Amino acid sequence: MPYDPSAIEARWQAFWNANQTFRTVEDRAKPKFYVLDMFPYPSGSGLHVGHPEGYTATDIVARYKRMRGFCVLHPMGWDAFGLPAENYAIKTGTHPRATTESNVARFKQQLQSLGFSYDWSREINTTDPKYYRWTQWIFLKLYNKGLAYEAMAPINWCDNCKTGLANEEAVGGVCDRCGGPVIKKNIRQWVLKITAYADRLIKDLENLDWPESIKTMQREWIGRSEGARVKFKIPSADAEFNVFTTRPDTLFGATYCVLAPEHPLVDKITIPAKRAEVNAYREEAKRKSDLARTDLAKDKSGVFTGAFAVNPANGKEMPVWIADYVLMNYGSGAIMAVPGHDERDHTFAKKFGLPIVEVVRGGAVPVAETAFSGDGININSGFLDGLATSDAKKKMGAFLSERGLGEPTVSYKLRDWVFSRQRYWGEPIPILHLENGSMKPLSESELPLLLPEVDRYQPTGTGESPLAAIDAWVNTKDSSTGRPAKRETNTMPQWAGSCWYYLRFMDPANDREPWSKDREQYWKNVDLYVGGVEHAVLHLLYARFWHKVLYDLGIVSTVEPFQKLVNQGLILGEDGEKMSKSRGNVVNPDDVLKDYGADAFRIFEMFLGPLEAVKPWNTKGLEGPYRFLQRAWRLFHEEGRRGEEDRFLPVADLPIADRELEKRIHKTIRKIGDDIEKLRLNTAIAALMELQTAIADAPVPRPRAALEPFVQLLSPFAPHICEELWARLGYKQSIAHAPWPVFDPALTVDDVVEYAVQVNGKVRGRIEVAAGAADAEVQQSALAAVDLGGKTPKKIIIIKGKLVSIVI
RNA sequence: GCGGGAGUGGCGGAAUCGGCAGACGCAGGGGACUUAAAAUCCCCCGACCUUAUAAGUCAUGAGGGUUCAAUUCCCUCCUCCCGCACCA
Repeated sequence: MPYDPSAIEARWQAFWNANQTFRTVEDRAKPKFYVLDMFPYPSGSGLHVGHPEGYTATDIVARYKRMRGFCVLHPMGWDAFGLPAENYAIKTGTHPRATTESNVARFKQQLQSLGFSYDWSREINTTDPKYYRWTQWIFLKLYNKGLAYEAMAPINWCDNCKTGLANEEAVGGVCDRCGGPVIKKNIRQWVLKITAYADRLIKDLENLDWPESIKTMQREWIGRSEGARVKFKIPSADAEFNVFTTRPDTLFGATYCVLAPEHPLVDKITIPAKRAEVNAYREEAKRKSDLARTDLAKDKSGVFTGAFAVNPANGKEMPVWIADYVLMNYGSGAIMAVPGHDERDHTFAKKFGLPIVEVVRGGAVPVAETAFSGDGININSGFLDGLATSDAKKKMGAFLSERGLGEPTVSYKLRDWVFSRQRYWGEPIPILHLENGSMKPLSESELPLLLPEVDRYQPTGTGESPLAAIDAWVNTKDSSTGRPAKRETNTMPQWAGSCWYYLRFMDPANDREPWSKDREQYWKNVDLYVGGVEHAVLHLLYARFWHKVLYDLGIVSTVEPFQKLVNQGLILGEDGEKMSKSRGNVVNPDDVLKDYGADAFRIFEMFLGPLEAVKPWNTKGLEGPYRFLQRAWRLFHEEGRRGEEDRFLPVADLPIADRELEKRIHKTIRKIGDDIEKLRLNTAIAALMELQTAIADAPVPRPRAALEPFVQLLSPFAPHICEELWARLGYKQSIAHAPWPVFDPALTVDDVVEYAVQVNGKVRGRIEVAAGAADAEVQQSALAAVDLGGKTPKKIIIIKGKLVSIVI
């Protein structure tokens, strides 16, 4: 019976379970290491081969750090609120809780079959009232700090999902969940004031060990831009409006203004003769989704309102237009148009015959032809003439401030976070609406506010959730006054639970507080966080925001939640396309495990290529890791005859006789450690394969001093087979807590070094030289090794331990 | 359009600080073992040249440059992937 992964893996998984091998007990004497996966939404289709990629990488790190003497926190849980289970409930009537439970069971079974060393005693589920009690508790903290407010404004609405969405969920005018179009809808909603943290969310990125691309995405999403607010008056209508501009220095070149079609002032300023045209345009703009509005980007449209504003710099009259290229939800929904120095304004001005004035000199082409948006020297600008752009900006800022016409200001692309959903399967928002129209938060002692049972899960589409239909739940009493009150019927978005789950893992069973201060101060923040890039401006931004609020409240001691972030690359199907049901190229890990076992699967996924890279799956490729594990097994076993058990080979308890083998072991110990620290798991596996080959060359009985470190080094990657071998080597304790082998630096250097000898850049010979040889000696044997055709070398370059380059 | 990343054998990839390109694996070819096959073990496996060997020449998307030496640094261009995209 050769290497039999199914029997070995089942045995050790049961052992780990029975012995609670991976239960984390805080040990203050040890340094801590918190390594976390982005916890999954337990979908009905179970795990696909992409999930275990990141999980395997973190598991290898967790096992390695444990062996290096760290107290490791490596937990797993379920981000289980969300639409799929609810949509399934609408179709079938199955309670989302039931769907969630069975999906979680399946996910958990699959994860356990891969041998991950999670501390399952810390498992959490965001839909558990014991968990969401504290999600609601944090919401109350936000509310009481003035960071959660109710608003009535047009927001992104997905008509498929029948719910409002956050800006982050509606990128490109498309619903993040279902891919359907997003329209604007005016509904009552809860909003979190993430914009109050915009500057800190940008600034604190500096000290994070995150991929630069993710930092850039967050910076761009927050979209900070410095500029000025400028007040424009419309004397005929006795009205005024503000614009935001990053180029106050070009105010003298502003020749018209544009309001967003939704701008509240439009009705008031539009002259009667233009009213019909303006209204028609506004209707048209309203009907367009954001998607359509950006799709039509090539051709600018707009309508003149008939009103004129006064340029505060030069007193000139400027026509006021409306156009859908100006967005209501950025800046103040109005712009001053400087066609000479802004491409969009230039296109618009050309189309509608509006004047173009040059106020910044520096463009290569006249501004009548092409806008010049770079920096230069002001002209035609009164008191700004002759100033460079940056000075002109400052001077105009001062001019506006002095006269009360505006001031320097900062604008952000980031919007406040629309936090309510008109759906059932989410955390109820713990707020009461009183008869007098005011609101009152529940007290902490009234939490959790349980999600009630409903008869129908169908979303109403009216801006109320299915909860609104449950009269007995909605109509309640204010517990302190006994007066009638109505409950808030919106629920929280799926992102709520994941905003703080990494904190709950520190102290998951605490029923007095979300986590104890003591535990939080030990674990601090996540040392290594691995997950998909798709959360760049969603979860990762929201969680950072909540963490900073918690920091300000003094209940966490760190400024940032995730110190180091790594994004694993997508695993594509064998056809090189993204895995999807419709393409039929999805690989189910269960099938792979059946044929090759979890250890081979883990090694294969890591061996595919660099963790961060996008790479195609290839089931045939599993043969390599599988054969490697069989060879590893045969280092220890002689194959039994038909039907017989393999015989465990004798082990020599003597020093390693072969100095080369001994050096190979020490070099590999160093390399595997380095590689794991840097998450270069593919090259670590290659090194283990080489070590296996080297040990196989040693005659039986093979030295224990070679076999043991091999098993130890392999164990984070292939834990089951290594537990088995470790036990057969005579150990009673799990290898998971065995110490990591130590290398002797002296044994990582070669005694004899081979040098390549180059003549004019081409390798013409090879020499072997003792390790510490002096340059003169190296040079001498190099010259003796090649034929220079009687010429004298012009120059000789010696690269220690590598090569000698002779120039003739 | 803007920003970021990448391009290396038939394939996945390696080369960590400018120093011998192709580690490790898959696929393929040959051999050993076997009645035979599977499994296993050993050898070969970028292209060209050469009867074959030895040797040599070329080769890391293309072209140029710096250098004794370039997959690695610089310039120009091509292709692919990812992100953003009227943000005033």
